[in-house]
Amino acid sequence: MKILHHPDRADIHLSSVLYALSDPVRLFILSELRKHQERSCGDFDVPVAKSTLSHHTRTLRESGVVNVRSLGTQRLISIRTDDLEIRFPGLLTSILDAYENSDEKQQMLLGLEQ
Amino acid sequence: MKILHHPDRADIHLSSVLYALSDPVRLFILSELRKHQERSCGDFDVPVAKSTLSHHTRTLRESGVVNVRSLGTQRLISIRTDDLEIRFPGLLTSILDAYENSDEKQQMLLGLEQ
DNA sequence: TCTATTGTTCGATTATGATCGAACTTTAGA
DNA sequence: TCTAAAGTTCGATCATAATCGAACAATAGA
Repeated sequence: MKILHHPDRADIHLSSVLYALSDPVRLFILSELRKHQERSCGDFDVPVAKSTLSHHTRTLRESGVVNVRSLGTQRLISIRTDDLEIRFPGLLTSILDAYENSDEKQQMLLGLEQ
Repeated sequence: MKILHHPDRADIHLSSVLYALSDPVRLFILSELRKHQERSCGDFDVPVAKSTLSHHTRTLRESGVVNVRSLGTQRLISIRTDDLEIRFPGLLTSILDAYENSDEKQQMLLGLEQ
């Protein structure tokens, strides 16, 4: 089984986290994760190909935003809440609250245009 | 004199703001603006060409993060604090606080690598 | 009016990344 | 042992953007 690299907490960089969260699909994934704690890739109802979704989860993992663990054939994804809170207090909450109060989710589901 | 387009408050999108703030040079500019209220382009001591700096300020303006006004030959830049606070409460503060407590500024000044 | 200052725009280059389908890997279960 | 399910990787394409220097525009001041 492949080893999935996760950066140490000290190696999580603000600009990388902000970049990871600047994509509508990845913002959607994060907001789903906040609601459901842990999800597999297949649980995300996003309008992209399987390989594209895999790319996005990798981006989130390598930036230090999420943890990924294997369970059978699945990959279970969760937010690195504690690490992020210690490193960047309040950041994730303000971003996801802002996301929930915006219409970015609808925009993404309706077509990804703009 | 050229008209500088600024998006309306309602047209400021979270993903665009996060993207604008995911660059080390632009994060540095924002942190300087928080300290000094209003600055001209020339005030920023960043290791990039003049045309590149102009590009960065444009990215910040078009994403809705900053306001730019002309004064003589200068362009005075300031953060759209009120608009951002209304649209995304607490977001900018948590991002800039995180930035100040990180070493991203040093990393940027030392070479932009990584 | 001439010149220096300040910043923008343009064209080119280079790098990154979002996307897809196809092929592959791993595991669970029949 | 097969097969189906769940993801990853690969190769290709396409778009965006970071960067620079050179040329340009606008303004202030001598």
